[in-house]
Amino acid sequence: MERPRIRDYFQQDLSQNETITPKQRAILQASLDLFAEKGFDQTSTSDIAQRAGVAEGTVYRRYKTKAALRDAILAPITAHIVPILASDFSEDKLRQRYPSLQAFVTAIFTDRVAFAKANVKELKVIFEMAAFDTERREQILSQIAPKMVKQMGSVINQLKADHLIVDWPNDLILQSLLSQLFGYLAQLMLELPGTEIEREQAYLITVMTKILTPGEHDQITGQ
Amino acid sequence: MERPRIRDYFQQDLSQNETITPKQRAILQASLDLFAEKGFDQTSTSDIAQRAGVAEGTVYRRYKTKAALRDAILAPITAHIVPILASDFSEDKLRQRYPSLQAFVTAIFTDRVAFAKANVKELKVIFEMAAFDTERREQILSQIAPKMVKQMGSVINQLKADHLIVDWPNDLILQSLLSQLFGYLAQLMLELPGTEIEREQAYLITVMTKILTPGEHDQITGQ
DNA sequence: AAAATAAGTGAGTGATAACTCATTTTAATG
DNA sequence: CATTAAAATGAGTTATCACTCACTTATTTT
Repeated sequence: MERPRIRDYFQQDLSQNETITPKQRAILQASLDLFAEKGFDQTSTSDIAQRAGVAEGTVYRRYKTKAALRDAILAPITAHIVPILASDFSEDKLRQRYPSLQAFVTAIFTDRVAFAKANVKELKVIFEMAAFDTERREQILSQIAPKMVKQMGSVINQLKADHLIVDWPNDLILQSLLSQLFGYLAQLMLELPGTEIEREQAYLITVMTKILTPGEHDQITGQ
Repeated sequence: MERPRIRDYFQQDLSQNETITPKQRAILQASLDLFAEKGFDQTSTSDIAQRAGVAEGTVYRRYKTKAALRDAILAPITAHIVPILASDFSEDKLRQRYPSLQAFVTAIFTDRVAFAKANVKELKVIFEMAAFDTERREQILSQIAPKMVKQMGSVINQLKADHLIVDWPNDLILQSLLSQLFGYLAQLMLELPGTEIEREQAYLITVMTKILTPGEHDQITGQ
């Protein structure tokens, strides 16, 4: 547990950056809040100015365009997302064999779930952007997906050799795990009711572990 | 398999509606395509007119506003989504005990997956709307969620009594299944690479069945 | 404290996009 | 074919919004 605590990297950058003025800070915060609440296109720069308690001209002082403002908000998270994805796979952790599925899933997903939870607003803005901007989406995916597939792949193969994990194609394993993560994220982003977040997080690990546990019903049907 | 085939209800309504003119048909089709491609806000009415090959005034002939146009597109799917969700739970099917999990999952999700697959564009437009329109989202959820929880709940309870299903709280069971469905949907909506759709559909049933199969690792950890 | 630099302001501007309407074109009817 | 009704048109109107800029206020430097 001596791993660095996951935080909201947007907040972190805001508080660490000494050069930024309080008003600029307020503008970034208001933008993030409004983009997550109403969507990027539905948020006007005058909305942002009003929420931040500044004049509209101030919004344009540091960031030349509205899009640049959004990108500035997403910069900290995109800068930190790659290390987060890569962590646990590097050097030591990769060589060490996981004694159980539970250990594997916990090690792999605890950080990522915490990261997602700490950056719900930012992720919502990213998803909105990715949903309708094919180019950006493919750019983001091409940076992350191959790395993830490769690194997770070698761990999964090792678990397969030890007969600790279900014998499915790696892409199916990854997909089913990511679906769970994605469903959890959707719950957070959409503020779906009936969710005791802390409880759900433990559930997530349990469900993932169960998916991966080898059993009798593991044939792929219908093909 | 004598169950009615799932179709794109938007297409269905378009082709069935005899009163609609070809140009109006083209407008609806162009709107759906563009909303799904670029997003609602990023699509202008002149975009729609151009894609449909009509004058911009024609777009406003039948639908007074752009939002009304979107709602007209979503009307058929929302009108049909409730019956789809409710099907398989009504009368006979509910009384009949499922002999196996596989049978249960197949019966429950085959139609829904097919429905989702046939209405990807419409669902994408719905999700965009729901993501940032809290009121609409809650309205939609309040219509669907309780019905689903109640009907699925009784089936799940019966399976539990027969010891055919994992002994988790019903909401967790539902949530993990819906996450899988949601992840599959996201794959379709975002056109993620490496997806052989037909194969994936069979995978989905398999993964869901595996999640539900009772086993030794079914404790909820972490409280 | 004067000068210089940076931050902030808000009225103003141009462009865009939703929506209207007087007119024209097409289709239906007798 | 003439008349009437419905459908379609596209130039025009209005409102909004991203963005600018001449100016004011605050902060730093000398």
